[in-house]
Amino acid sequence: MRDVARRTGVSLSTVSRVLRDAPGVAPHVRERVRAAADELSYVVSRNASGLVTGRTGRVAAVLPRLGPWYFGTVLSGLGDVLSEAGLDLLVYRLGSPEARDTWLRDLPPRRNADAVITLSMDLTEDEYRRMDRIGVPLVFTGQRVPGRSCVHVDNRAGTLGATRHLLNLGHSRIAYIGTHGEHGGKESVVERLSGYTEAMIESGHTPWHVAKSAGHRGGEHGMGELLSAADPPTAVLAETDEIALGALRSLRRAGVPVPEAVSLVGFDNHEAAAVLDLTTVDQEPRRIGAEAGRLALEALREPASTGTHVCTPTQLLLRRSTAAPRSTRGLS
Amino acid sequence: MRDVARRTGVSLSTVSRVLRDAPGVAPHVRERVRAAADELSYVVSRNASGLVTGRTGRVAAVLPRLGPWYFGTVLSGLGDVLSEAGLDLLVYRLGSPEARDTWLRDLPPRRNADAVITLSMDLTEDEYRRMDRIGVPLVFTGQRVPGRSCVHVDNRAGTLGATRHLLNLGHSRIAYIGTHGEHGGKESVVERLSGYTEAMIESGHTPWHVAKSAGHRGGEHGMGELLSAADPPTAVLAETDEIALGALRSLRRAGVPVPEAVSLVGFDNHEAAAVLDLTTVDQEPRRIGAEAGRLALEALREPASTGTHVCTPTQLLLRRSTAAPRSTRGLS
DNA sequence: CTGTTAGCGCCTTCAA
DNA sequence: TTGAAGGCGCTAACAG
Repeated sequence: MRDVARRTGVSLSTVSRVLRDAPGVAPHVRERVRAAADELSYVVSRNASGLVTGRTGRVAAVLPRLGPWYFGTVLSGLGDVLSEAGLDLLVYRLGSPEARDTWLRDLPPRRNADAVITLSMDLTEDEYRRMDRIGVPLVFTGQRVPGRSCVHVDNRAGTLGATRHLLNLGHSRIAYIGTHGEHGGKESVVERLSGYTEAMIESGHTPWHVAKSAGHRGGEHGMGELLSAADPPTAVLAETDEIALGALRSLRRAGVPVPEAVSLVGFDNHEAAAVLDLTTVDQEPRRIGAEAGRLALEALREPASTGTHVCTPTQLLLRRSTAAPRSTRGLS
Repeated sequence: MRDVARRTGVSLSTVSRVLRDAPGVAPHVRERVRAAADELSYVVSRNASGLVTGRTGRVAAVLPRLGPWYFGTVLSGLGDVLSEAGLDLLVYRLGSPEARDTWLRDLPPRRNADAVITLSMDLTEDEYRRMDRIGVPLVFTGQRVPGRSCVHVDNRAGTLGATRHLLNLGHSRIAYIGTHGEHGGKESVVERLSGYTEAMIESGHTPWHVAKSAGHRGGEHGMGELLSAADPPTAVLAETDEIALGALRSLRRAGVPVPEAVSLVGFDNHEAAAVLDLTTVDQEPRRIGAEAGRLALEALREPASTGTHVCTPTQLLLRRSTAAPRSTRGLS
């Protein structure tokens, strides 16, 4: 910075003012300083400026996994919003419970990030209380916390709509393959099931819920159980696309045609869902990330503005895994 | 830090020494300082210490996309190695050519990261020369650069092995669906094709190469072309799992049984490959990330150590999409 | 509109 | 083994 000042023949303060777009500099001076900084390819040290302002120019994202398409896509949306605001993205992956615990003890973002965004971490009250000690705004995604800034998907509406779609097609024996509500019950798990249940009950049908492990193994087992029932379902709604994909595998092995004999709907709009023509509920993870980023920026601008809840909609993507049941085929 | 010093009754220097594990502090003093820091839940400010040491405690990863499972998994491996070393992970996604250009002009990691790792960015010489201006060690993955630290997958060996597997099963009409070598030719694209070609030629067979766009659409089109040939192939090797999945879709629609009529092999071990029982070449992205992290750490410890090349192996994952061709069925 | 001054929180000499 | 002093690069008050 000194070099830039010397080269332009102005003081350090003036250079500083120009470089952070502060008002009160003559236009021609401003320009000359810019030029000099450019020539010397000088950039301000965030370290040094942060020391004074208390800002780091960084936002931290905390998430449980990085492999699944969902998290990468949320990060993309988040990263775009942040980079537009000139902020960098710090990523912390907390895979194991131990990593989670260590992190909550040390809180690495302390004095190291201006805001923290959690991605489907399903934090307990105790946990996010601990996170408050970081001393920066917190934004939750995939989780609803009263009085805190949150972005969450309208899971209930998603399964509600998907179930109604199946009902409208003429199905009545519609089963649901979900996961156990372990970990004290992930919110999305509960919400998705409740949307399905509600649609079934409001239409006078009996919910049929099978709970297995997460992932495609769970789907395989769940579908196995359903296929061995006395009167198998004609349509199946899965809690996630992964489960649906597992279910699809079982169906193929059993030689049951989809959608002719069984209609199948997933949830997530997983990459593979498009390839397999799976009807699914899209939750726009990109948008979730972007909204979370915006909430963080808002909290940085207006520290009092915390507590906004953004509920992102879902959308049913009709593909070729759903159709009217055989029995009503002739009618339509 | 002042508070900790006061509470312990020592000077700032002593506290500093304890907190960065510097020698020359009496054991009992050390312990008391530690205890005080803990009680006050004090952590050193990276900003301030970095101002003096020039270290930021951060490593930057630069990548083109975040959605695909591959990148997320590489980041996981990288993040684990870094967090063990007490370093934070900064992520820059450069999706569009414009973003890439802006980034290369501003170089945000300058004075903001201790090392930069590129993930399958396929940088031109001009581009990575520009990156040198960041002034920190660079590590490349998914790309081979002479004289620079690189981690790359042995793509050639991967397709070579996969093709031999098909040959060993008795196939002879083996086609390859790849992508055009756009962007001046991604290295992996070239290498994968060459492994296939080599295996075909060494065994006295004629390579049969179809070039389409990337993604599952390309696979669909490629397989369409192959199925409409006078004498269709009995086995197909795809450049990526995505392409293979698209190809699989075409096969299913055409009613061609896999692997009975056509064997199919992908490359990447994509999430969906397991679900669909696709034989594929696994490239262990987790390990790639970890190796890249280690190279970065090494470069930080020993600035002269740059230029190491790590070649990670691939592994053929046999699943149910490959089998002997029909004609030789009776023989086995 | 511009320059001067005093730190931000820490590390690194040096001297004791 | 410990403490005191100076400065890392920048910003935020002030005074001009």
